[in-house]
Amino acid sequence: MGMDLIDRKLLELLQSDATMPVAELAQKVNLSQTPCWKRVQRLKEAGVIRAQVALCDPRKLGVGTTVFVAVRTNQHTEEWAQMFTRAVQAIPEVVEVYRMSGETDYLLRVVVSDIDDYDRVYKLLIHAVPLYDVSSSFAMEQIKYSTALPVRETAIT
Amino acid sequence: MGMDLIDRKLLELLQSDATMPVAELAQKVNLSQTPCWKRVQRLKEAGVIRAQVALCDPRKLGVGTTVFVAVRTNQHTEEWAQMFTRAVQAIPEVVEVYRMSGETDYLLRVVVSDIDDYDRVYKLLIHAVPLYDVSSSFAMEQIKYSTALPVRETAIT
DNA sequence: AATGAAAGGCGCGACAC
DNA sequence: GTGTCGCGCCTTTCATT
Repeated sequence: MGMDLIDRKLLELLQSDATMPVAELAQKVNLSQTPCWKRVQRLKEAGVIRAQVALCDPRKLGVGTTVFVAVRTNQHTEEWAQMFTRAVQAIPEVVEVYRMSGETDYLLRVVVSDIDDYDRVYKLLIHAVPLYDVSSSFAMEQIKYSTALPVRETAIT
Repeated sequence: MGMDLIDRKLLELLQSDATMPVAELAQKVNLSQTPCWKRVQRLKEAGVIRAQVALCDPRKLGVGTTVFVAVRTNQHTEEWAQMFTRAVQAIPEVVEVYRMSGETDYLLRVVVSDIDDYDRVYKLLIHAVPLYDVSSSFAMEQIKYSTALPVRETAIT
């Protein structure tokens, strides 16, 4: 089954504000409440909408500094990968982790309060799992941060 | 004003699931509904809780591939910075942008469906603003992605 | 002064049409 | 897909310590 213009519009709206009442949502997509609500339910059941969460201000929580950590390993085994995955999952300051192509094996985004705080997380990480090489780059400013994914025609339900 | 253990617990809970009714929330922090609700309101008004949004599945929206783009500029002016900021803000595929220290000036996270799709976004970007150097790294796998920030004692309201 | 308990407004979630 | 109804949650007020 595909996803039409109305579903895409609904996703755009809910990705920017999930507190919006169904009545308002329905009005914005030129629909009545019930079919609008049914569409939203369908999108949730299909797993297109995964969750509904509160977003916090990093600075107000004392984690206004982002550090990107490029990690290289010399143990390309399944065991090491699992150990690494568990380690980063267990550290809440590590908010994003990607397995990369090219030079660096893994790229981490870490949120901390300052450089000293980063050193704490760094030590946590290297004690939890052996790393061949670690390169840290500090972000001076967050220009854009969006949890809203682009919704195009190619999407599938 | 500070933030106590209960507020921190509330933030943890709401960052993982904002659909949770206040009654359940109150129970989990050993409080009654009203004081619990008032605390949540305070956190919203203080801007600690910035928004409440729906999170979507990238693959189901056809943007399962993440590309990190390292950008260098040779025009270190305010005008260029503003132009660049406006450009990345206007492209929905660019979901995160950081001004970096070190070699690369800016780091972008871009979500696309595949390599051809990335080329489209790449062209959009270089046509919108002059870039001295662009280096793209593809992510093979998303190991971790969390919008939940760590909540520690150092937090301030 | 901040919490706990109770009452009203209102949006969510199922029915027929 | 549209309109209607009932249930349950959010929100407010009052009494309490």
